[in-house]
Amino acid sequence: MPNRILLVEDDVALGQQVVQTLSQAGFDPHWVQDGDSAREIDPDSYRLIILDLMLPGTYGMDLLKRYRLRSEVPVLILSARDDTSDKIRGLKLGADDYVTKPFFPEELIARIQACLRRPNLLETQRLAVGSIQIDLERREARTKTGAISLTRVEFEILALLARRKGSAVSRDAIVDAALDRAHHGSRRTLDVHISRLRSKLGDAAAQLETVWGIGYRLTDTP
Amino acid sequence: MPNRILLVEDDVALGQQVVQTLSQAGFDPHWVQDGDSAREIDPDSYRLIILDLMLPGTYGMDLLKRYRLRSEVPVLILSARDDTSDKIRGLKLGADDYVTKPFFPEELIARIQACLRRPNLLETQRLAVGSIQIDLERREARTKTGAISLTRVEFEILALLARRKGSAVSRDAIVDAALDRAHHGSRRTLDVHISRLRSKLGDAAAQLETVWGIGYRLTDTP
DNA sequence: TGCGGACCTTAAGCGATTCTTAACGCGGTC
DNA sequence: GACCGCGTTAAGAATCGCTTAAGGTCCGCA
Repeated sequence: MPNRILLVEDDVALGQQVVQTLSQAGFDPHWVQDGDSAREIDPDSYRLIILDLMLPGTYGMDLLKRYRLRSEVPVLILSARDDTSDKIRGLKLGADDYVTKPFFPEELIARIQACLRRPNLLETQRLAVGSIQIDLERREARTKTGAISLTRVEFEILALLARRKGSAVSRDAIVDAALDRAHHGSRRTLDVHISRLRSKLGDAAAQLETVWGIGYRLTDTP
Repeated sequence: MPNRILLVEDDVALGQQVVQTLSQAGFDPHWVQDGDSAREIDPDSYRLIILDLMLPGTYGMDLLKRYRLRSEVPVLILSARDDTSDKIRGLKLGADDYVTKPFFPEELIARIQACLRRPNLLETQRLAVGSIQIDLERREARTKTGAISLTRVEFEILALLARRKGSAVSRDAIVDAALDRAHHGSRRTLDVHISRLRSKLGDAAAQLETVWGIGYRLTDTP
């Protein structure tokens, strides 16, 4: 299911509000009201999990640990109390972001989208998009078949698209970020780099989509 | 200057830590320790401003207002105290994100990069009109039956109508926004685009109504 | 200093997609 | 019923992107 989001929240008023916000934003929210029910859920059947830390039954923190053991689904912590030690603990346990009450609906949506775009705000060194993995520190990219050697420009392009996973990135933006601006002559240069990048990506090239008239997009599902 | 970041922070220990974090991440931090100095600064000479809310002299909130009056530079609020009313006020005044102490250096960098990528985290990039969902970032539209591939012009038209959901939009306005104005010739071009858009929308085409003699309207309910 | 290789850029042909125009027919409005 | 606006289709034109091939530059190395 493309837009299924699990909400674990015992506060009825807050839960209703969040469900409504999510629906309006085009997501498909599933609301569970207590920790014990949430224990039984398979985290991988959701694109993202919103987790309240103050829950009856199993505490939210335990749920987070449990989910992290078996899945890499993005988890966004939602806390009614503004407790910074909770924040640290949550993020250390692998939560991807943290929103405290009160918040604007827009803020929640924005953070969700940020999480979906780049799982784990805390791990900036590695990017994973579908079967493509990028190590920004080692400047290395790999696919299922192994490491692939990319030139500087190719790596910049791939990293940029991966950072904005799912978004259409304009040709201009890519040229700005990855190519020497000294040569602003031919507009065909980018094509060539993309072409070679695709051939090096092999099967994973299907993830690098052309957005006609705009630019390119790197998706996690081919 | 490409990576100049202004840090307004009176706490010396925290300031040093942030400056170090920013430098290591490849930014060029400028640190100002009191609000009065910060008043004199031209916000537009920085790519992003990190603002502490608890400052001697002019309070941080006043600074934020002041910056917002003359510039759209991204502002990230950094608050030592975990005060949610501050958060609300800050975001309403146009701050782009909010980080509370304590935080991981990686978290700060991640949020900065998020702000630079998309100023104003609070502006959602999705539109939903009835059963039509439009993702402006992905540049993709979906209906109940799944994603539909739209050309550039078709997408522009749909997005424009969706932004003005419910109201009639004149043919001229649509042509202005979505089509090349170079071709001033035939007024029938728009019809063709609308026609193809409808056929691609499938069932959802019922939401795209003709307003006779005026233009078109995209409604919530078919 | 000269050579070779890796890399970036440019050019050009080709194929694919998209935009526009034209033409015809329908339907609403007076 | 006449007129004007709109829907639809088909076809040509324009645009855009992919690929291959060919310089050109920079760097390391002998």
